[in-house]
Amino acid sequence: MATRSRSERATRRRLHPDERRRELVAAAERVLRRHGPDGCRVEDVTAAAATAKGNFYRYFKTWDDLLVAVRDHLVARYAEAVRERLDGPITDWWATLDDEIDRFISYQLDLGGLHDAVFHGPAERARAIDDPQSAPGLIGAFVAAGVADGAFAAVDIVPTSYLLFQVLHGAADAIAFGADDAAVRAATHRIVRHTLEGGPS
Amino acid sequence: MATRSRSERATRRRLHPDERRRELVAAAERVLRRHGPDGCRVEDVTAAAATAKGNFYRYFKTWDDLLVAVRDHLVARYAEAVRERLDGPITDWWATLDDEIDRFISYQLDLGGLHDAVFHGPAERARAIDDPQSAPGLIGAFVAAGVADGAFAAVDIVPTSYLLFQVLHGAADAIAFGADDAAVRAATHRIVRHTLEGGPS
Amino acid sequence: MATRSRSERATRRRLHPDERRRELVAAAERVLRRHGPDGCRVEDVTAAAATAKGNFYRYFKTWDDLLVAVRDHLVARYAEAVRERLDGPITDWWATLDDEIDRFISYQLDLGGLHDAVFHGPAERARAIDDPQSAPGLIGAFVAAGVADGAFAAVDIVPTSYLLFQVLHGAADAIAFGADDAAVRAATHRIVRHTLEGGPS
Amino acid sequence: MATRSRSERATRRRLHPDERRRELVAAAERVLRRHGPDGCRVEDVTAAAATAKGNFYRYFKTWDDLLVAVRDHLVARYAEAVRERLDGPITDWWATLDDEIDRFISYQLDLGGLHDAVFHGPAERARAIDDPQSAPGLIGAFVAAGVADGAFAAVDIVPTSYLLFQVLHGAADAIAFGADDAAVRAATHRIVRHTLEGGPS
DNA sequence: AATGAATGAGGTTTCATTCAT
DNA sequence: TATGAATGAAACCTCATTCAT
Repeated sequence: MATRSRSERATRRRLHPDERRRELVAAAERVLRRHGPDGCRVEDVTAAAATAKGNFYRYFKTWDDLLVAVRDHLVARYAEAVRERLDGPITDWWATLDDEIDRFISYQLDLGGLHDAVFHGPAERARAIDDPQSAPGLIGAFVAAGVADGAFAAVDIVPTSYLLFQVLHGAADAIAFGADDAAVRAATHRIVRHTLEGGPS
Repeated sequence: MATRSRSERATRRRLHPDERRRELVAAAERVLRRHGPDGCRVEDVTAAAATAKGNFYRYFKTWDDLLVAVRDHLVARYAEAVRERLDGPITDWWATLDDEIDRFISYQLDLGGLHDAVFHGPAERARAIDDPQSAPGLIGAFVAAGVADGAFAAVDIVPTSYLLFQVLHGAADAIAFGADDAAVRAATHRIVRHTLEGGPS
Repeated sequence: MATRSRSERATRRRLHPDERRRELVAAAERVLRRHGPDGCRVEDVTAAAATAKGNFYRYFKTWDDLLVAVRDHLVARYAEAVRERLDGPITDWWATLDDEIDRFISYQLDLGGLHDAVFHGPAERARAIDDPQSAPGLIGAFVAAGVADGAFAAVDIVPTSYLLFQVLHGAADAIAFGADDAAVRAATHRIVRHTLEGGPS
Repeated sequence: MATRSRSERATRRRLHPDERRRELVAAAERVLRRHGPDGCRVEDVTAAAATAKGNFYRYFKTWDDLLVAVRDHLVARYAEAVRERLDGPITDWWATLDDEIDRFISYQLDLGGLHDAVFHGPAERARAIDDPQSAPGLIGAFVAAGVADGAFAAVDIVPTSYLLFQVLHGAADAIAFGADDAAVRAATHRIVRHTLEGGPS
């Protein structure tokens, strides 16, 4: 029974908890993007993260928790990108709005299987409607800024943002499902613009 | 060891396949409404329909097939009610629109666990975007009539209806999730009205 | 509602996979011997092995795989016993032959339900005709040695051994089925001896 | 609801029980030959016999009963053919023996999936070892005649025939499984001839 | 006698989750 | 802290057999 030399195979990688958790989330993103929620089990994620199955539960209470973490990570990253794009003062709110709508639709389409995993399913229901870290929250921040700047009508931010997110999300769904890309985008633009334009409710 | 009551398991009920199928769908509606999609298995449905487990598979290839059937039934019934309400000529399109929006939101809220079962999950993805038998199709018919009557703006019916359904559906979700009922409804009304009003895209 | 005794379900026994697999095979032997292939389900085996049903499929892809494993184990054990008996040089091939024939028939009769399970049914067809690990292979080795020693006629080893196995197997079947033990054994001896004696085909 | 005219579709064929039974057996033969025992369910047989599933149990107590009936039919038909071939007095018993051996092996090989269905599986065990209607019984009759004619050695007919059937059956199995046809046949001939030749047991 | 819907046990499988090591 | 074997609750689905019509 050969004893394993101490240096052989630095397996059993001892990582800082935060780091390990981050690796699991990243692994889940990879697997979910490629295979979707149904082709992705706990074991697939731990395998992709090169750790043991049981280790998963050290970092996530349940599978759904992972999904929430993945979604948070995704949204945070996207929020970061938005922040960078909209760094300076916005001169043309309507052009910016149209641009961001198209970007967000395209972004969702690029998510592949991740889209179903985090925007349908249990992760979807795990957030308060007014959570600023969520996708609706992100939209809400943009809308609020536009309203404050006098560019958009004075809508009720929280519910309106939530519903506009449903529109953007539905748009990606429809396109992914086979609907005509340009037509869906046009309808989406119309809905969002008309909502933020115009007179009082 | 519980003794089986004499009346339990009376006789084998031989039904016409259509009738049996209807009973299974009805039973599923009952169970799903009460318990939601989780906590509801094939056996729960067959038990509620007072038939044997194996019988399920004579009528539905998979669980998802049942969900689709339940949704179709629900939508058909709702469509029937709408048809009756809107039987005569519509004089005030905007009032009717507001009324139907509120009704539809309330209807979804009343669905209980059924809502999750048929509007989230697999049943949701089993329909073409332009299926007239679907909820978006129902909305589409109303919008198309309003457009034809010159009351609504000439929107692109199919994608717009699909997206407006997302709004109505999201509204029910938000309220069910705890958001303020009146605020969500107000925001919903604003989005739908502004979309159907106004100038060109 | 039987209360569960405190000692029942002691602890989770974590075994080396090889060991667990061995236990499952051993449990299957016990259950099959007593109850035969019908009246023995996956669950019976896992219960007898004091493990969980789902664990079965970590070790055997299908039920038939288990049967093959059981048969292999049985044959290997029997082969071991033969090897020990026939360790030294054989002086009287014919007496040894007669002896081994009787032993093999008796052995099969002792198998009880195991006999049906591994020599009829699917396990039977999972082996190449010239597999040395099989019962015919065992017979073949003996016959080949006798031929090499000049004691037996120069028969075609592989097919002849396979067919003689059918005879020995059939003999056990017949006796188990109620035929006269001595008569069947006598007929068996005659067939095998005459086959290995005598001139060219 | 159109009432069905009296002459429309002479379905619900009312057959004499014997006739119906015969049709079921014939249908089973067809289906089993093509698809083997695993691709053949009660429903497949009744469908092939153009009758209702439930009707099956009017004629056969269980599925295994059908298998036995199929086997009996097969053997009876084969026995008939043998009787015709061996109608007159036999002059060369050894040549006839060889001929019949080859025919029987070929016959079994031609059975396709029927072979497994009736010679493996439950039908196999449903016969007394000395049943004259069985394949061993058929062999027994031939051997007995040869013995009576002084051509074959005075073997113990019943067990010997049973065991020789195992040899012939095993030969077909081996060939079907991929063994060399000529070699297996040669070995079979040797075993049978040597058994029936020669001196006392 | 004929029909085919109904029954229900049970084989097969999957996996989130737990826990001994 | 890491590991992966073990657990067990479902889920799926099939089919021989029964029986109301």
